[in-house]
Amino acid sequence: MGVQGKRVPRAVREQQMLDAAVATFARRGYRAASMDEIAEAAGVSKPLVYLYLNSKDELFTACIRREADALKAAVRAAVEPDAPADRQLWSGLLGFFEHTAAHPDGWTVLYSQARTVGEPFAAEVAVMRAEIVAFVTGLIAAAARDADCEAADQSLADREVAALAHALVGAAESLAGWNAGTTGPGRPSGKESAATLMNFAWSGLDNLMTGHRWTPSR
Amino acid sequence: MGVQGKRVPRAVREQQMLDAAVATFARRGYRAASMDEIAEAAGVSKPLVYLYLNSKDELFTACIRREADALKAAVRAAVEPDAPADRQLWSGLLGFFEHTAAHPDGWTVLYSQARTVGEPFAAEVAVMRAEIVAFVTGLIAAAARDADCEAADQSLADREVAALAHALVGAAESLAGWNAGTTGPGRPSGKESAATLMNFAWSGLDNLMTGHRWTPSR
Amino acid sequence: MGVQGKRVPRAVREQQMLDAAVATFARRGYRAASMDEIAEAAGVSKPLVYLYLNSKDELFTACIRREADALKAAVRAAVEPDAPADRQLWSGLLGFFEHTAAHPDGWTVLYSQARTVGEPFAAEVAVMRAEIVAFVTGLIAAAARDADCEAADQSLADREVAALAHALVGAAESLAGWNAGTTGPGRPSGKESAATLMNFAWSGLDNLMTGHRWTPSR
Amino acid sequence: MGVQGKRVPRAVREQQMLDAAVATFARRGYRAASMDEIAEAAGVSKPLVYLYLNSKDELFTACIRREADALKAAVRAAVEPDAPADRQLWSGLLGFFEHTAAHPDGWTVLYSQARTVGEPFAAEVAVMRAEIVAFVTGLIAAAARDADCEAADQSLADREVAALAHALVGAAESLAGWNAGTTGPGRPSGKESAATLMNFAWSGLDNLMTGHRWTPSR
DNA sequence: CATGAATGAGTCTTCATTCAT
DNA sequence: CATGAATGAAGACTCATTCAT
Repeated sequence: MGVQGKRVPRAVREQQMLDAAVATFARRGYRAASMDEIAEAAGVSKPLVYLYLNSKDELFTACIRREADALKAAVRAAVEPDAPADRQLWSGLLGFFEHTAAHPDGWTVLYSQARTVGEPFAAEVAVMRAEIVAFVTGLIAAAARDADCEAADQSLADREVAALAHALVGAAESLAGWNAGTTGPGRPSGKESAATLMNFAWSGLDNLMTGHRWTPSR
Repeated sequence: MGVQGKRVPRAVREQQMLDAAVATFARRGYRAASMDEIAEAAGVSKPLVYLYLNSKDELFTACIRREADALKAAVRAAVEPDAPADRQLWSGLLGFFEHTAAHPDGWTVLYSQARTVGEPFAAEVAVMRAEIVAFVTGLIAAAARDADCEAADQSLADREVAALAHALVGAAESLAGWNAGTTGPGRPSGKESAATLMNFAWSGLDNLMTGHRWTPSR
Repeated sequence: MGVQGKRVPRAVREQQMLDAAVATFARRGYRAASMDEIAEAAGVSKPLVYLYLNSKDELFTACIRREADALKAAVRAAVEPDAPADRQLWSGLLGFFEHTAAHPDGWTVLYSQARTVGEPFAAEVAVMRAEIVAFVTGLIAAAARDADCEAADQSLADREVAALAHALVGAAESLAGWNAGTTGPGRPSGKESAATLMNFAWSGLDNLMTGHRWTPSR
Repeated sequence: MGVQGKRVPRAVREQQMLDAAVATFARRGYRAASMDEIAEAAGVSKPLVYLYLNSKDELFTACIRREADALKAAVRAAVEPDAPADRQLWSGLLGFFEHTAAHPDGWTVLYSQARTVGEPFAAEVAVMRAEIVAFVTGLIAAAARDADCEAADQSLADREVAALAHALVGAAESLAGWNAGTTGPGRPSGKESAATLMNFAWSGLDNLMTGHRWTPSR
């Protein structure tokens, strides 16, 4: 075992362990994944995993943090800071879908596993999600202000902007979740998914700003 | 243990066990939930759970089936069969959100747990989801036909209808998921959630039929 | 369940239960056989088995006693009391092999299962075996006396007669055991098995009486 | 627990475990022996038993294999390869009885337990038995050829040689089985048992070759 | 550093046995 | 009599975790 050369620096070994752990947690779930399995997948002995990452809980937390940071960084890197707001939203969505498509295990761990295991972990993801929602809320508000310049006086309630942002993020998550579960040629590209959501978002924004609403009373 | 009187008929006991199992699986997840915990929550001894439900796998499957059937029945009962399509969709969404709000554990088991545990179970949920998507697709197509009478000649591609239905169901699931995780006064009512989604759906439908689309080139 | 008419008298029911128990113990062994399985095989409910036979241990003991008594009775009935000793031995062996062939489950329970389960039961079988060995010893001694009339003065030590009887019984058991495990046309008939053993016994007897013995010194 | 020092190399521990398992299986039988009991008898914790031997089934199989191999090796080592056939048979029997007497638990596991538990295990023993029968058959045939030189023309049918070998092995097993169950001064020595059987075998051989047979018609 | 050896605690599952109806 | 309902006790097996070398 441990075919690869010895004396690998700690930082590298840790990343290898996290890679193996993310893959294993994604495939098996938190409880079903065993430390034996993870150590073997990482090509190291089990005590070394404990030496570096202390416990299964901390290992899982480290996975969540690393994947959450990577996702946030990917989205942040994708947006063009000085473009108009709709363009920023578009590029952010694109970055999101491309990153989740490129790292399906990471997304599975964040979205499917961490949220279903219970409290120390779900909170970790909730924080990341809150950051993303806040970012999107800002963009939508900016876009609304841009549009307002022309058709003045229509003021959009904060609450409605937040609802829109929330719905948008939820839809994006759901789409990414289904993408991660889909393989083969039927899988939508990041561009397709992003375009779908932009159409939703813009329709919703338009309707909200122009006061068009569907009502049950009809 | 078992404060309530003994000698309960089998059918009743089975429902008590399923109630306890759904609650426990929702709280802990499939793997972390122990049969001891479930039996105690049901107010019976563990062997009785095995006598009636055979194994943890079968118990979980029975939970999934019961909750899936209940959800489908709730949606089916909510729609008004002879109303116009948009009204049917609205009432169906309302039934969905009210049922998931009334049975958050059931929804958690279906949506969060069953899909993350792996294959025998995920397939079970996938079937239910496919039925719901098909139902929604039919309603959207009908609504599109109704609208077409006026603004003729605009024909809506099946593929786009399906995409819309899929996105709508995904958004509903995501919303219901967040609702289930939210407690207290901030939790949106079923009516609010349904209205939000109807606005989405109607905007998307309008845009698709009138050819309005957001494009990145802009 | 209980397709057959109700109100069967106790004695009959008990025999049905013992039949089912013997078959089940023979197939599965004492530990692996479950009371559920036995009750179902007997076509009665489990509490009834307990009402009549009290416990698994007592049920097994009852099986052993019934089968041991039946075997002893079969051998006893087979021997012709007033025939010469060799003829008595022959008919006894024939009775033994025909009974064990006709009741293989009973023989399996006595020979394979009861002796391997441990103490309360092994003793039961040991008693039966001791009775049979004593009976055979008597016959061999008688046969030796008959032969002595002619070639006088050769006195056969009791110890050697006993050894012969023991070996004969052991060989018979072994043969019956292998017969019970064999099915199809290759299975030796009772007559064949009995004849094989008579040849052994008579050879041994001859040798012992004439002082012919094999010795390692050669 | 585990009075003896810890940190024992794996190969040694495995033998300790097999020792404990053989003793426990012999005393209690396969089903009644618990892994807890075996682990305690071996002076280790239960998980270590599983780590090294995987399951109760595999542990039992390992016991059977080890004891079967040891028995075959003991017999093989006891025979003098270049001696006359009768001498070879004698020494083989002696080796068999001395080994089974020295390792009564091993013999009990092979003869009493493994054969009564059911199929994966019974087959294992059947193979060993077949090897021994074949070995004995060869020796008897050789002895018959040696004798033939003098009293020519009497040819012994293969079928009869095989029957004799089978009976001899069966008798040896039965004797060893009773020896294993007997303790104290009454227990026959290996030499006695071997001599008894050689007399049987030689008588039978003589009778077969000279055409002397006992027949019921008298 | 790295690892083979070792275990306490817990999980799923089964079974002999009883009692109220 | 006969049975459906119910359980205490135990057994096979796994896992996260720790040391001694």
